[in-house]
Amino acid sequence: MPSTFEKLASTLRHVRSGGPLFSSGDPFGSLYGVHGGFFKTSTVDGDGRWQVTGFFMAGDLLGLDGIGSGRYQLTATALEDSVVAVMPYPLVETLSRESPDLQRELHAALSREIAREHGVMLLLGSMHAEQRLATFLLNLSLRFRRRGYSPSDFQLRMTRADIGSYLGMTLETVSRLFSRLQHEGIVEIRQRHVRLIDADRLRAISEPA
Amino acid sequence: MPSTFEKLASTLRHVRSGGPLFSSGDPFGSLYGVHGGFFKTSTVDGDGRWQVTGFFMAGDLLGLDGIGSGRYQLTATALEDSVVAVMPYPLVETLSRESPDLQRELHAALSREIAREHGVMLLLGSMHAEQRLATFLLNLSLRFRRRGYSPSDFQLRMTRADIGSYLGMTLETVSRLFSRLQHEGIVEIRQRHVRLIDADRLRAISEPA
DNA sequence: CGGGCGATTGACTTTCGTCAACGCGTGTGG
DNA sequence: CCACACGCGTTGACGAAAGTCAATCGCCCG
Repeated sequence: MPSTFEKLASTLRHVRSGGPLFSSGDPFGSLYGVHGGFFKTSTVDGDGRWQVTGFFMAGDLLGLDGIGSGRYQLTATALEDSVVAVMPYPLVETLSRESPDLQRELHAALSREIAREHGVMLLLGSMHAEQRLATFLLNLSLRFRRRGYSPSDFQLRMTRADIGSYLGMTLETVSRLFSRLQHEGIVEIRQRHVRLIDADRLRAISEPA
Repeated sequence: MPSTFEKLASTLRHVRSGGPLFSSGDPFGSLYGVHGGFFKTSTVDGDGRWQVTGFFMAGDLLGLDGIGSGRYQLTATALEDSVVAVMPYPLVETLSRESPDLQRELHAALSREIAREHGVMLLLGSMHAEQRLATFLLNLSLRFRRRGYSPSDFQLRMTRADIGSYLGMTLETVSRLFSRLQHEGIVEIRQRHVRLIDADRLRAISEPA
């Protein structure tokens, strides 16, 4: 997480597992820096279609989508008991006018979120189910590594349905693919516990034919 | 387009049809406001996978994805002879520190781009090919309407392959679906000229089962 | 200890991708 | 000025990938 942001954290807020940090349509007020725990974000459109749009862990920033319209566009749900730093947006605005560094960090955070979504679009639009799942696992692994956790041995906090929604496939397909990867000795999966046995082969799978 | 931005437009730049406004990897320098013409943006990832990530017309803002990393992440290609307003980013930074209005507009633009991409993710992740194409046509129609052009009678500037890439399907599927919609009397399509005959049925198609 | 959510697995169906042939227009060079 | 080539689009036949529907299982949590 951008360090300059830290100063903005006026308060901490705890969110119970399963509870919402904010919900789609709520008036926008603050950005949130995840201190600990795990979140998913999801959209709903007017026709009731919904989709998980991302997973967020310590150091990630939530709520950026609400700036434009004055309302949160997404719902952020805690997938385990979590703590966030509350950064009131008016304060962010004011301080970033005084501090070019902070300004740049905010812009960078917004821009990086855009870039992240390009990646998801690429994944959804141009990859097969197995490539998507492999990419997903590798991405999780990388993010755990960066935070000092084991990149090859971790807990999934989300359900198969969450993963499926995020990756644009059904939960059955997620389950089948997990089983397949396990049979091939590439990963070991028991419930939500994942152990990456052969990350190289996983990388190979994630690549185009 | 946000009106306050207009003041930032130091110069205009012309881009010939088929030419790049900027390319993935170029050092980031400016944001671009489309004055006239039509652009597509596309990504490439390390493995050579690529995808069209958006279409941009008069009033839209290009280049936002470059702020975070100092390099443009996308390639922006003109699909017809086009004109853009060049807004040097250092200038944007400076002025938006002096003007809360401008600051808010910039943040809003970034945030809206994030929200737009959520919509694309929803489209790619949870809709069938026919729903995607119907949604795409309706979206184009809406954007032409907002700009004072006919919402029911317009030219596509992009190829079937561009559309297919953007919508996560093959160009053959795009072509077949166009034919189907035409047979059903919902649209009339001759080459790149589109006439929406029955927007209500198109809307019905775009909705979930 | 039992209930219920989440996960797995199977059988079958559907959608869409792939491969391939052909058609239409347009611009260019002989 | 015509012919042809090339990019773009259409259409068809076929197959593969993933969705749907359904039954069953296994963990947790209460």
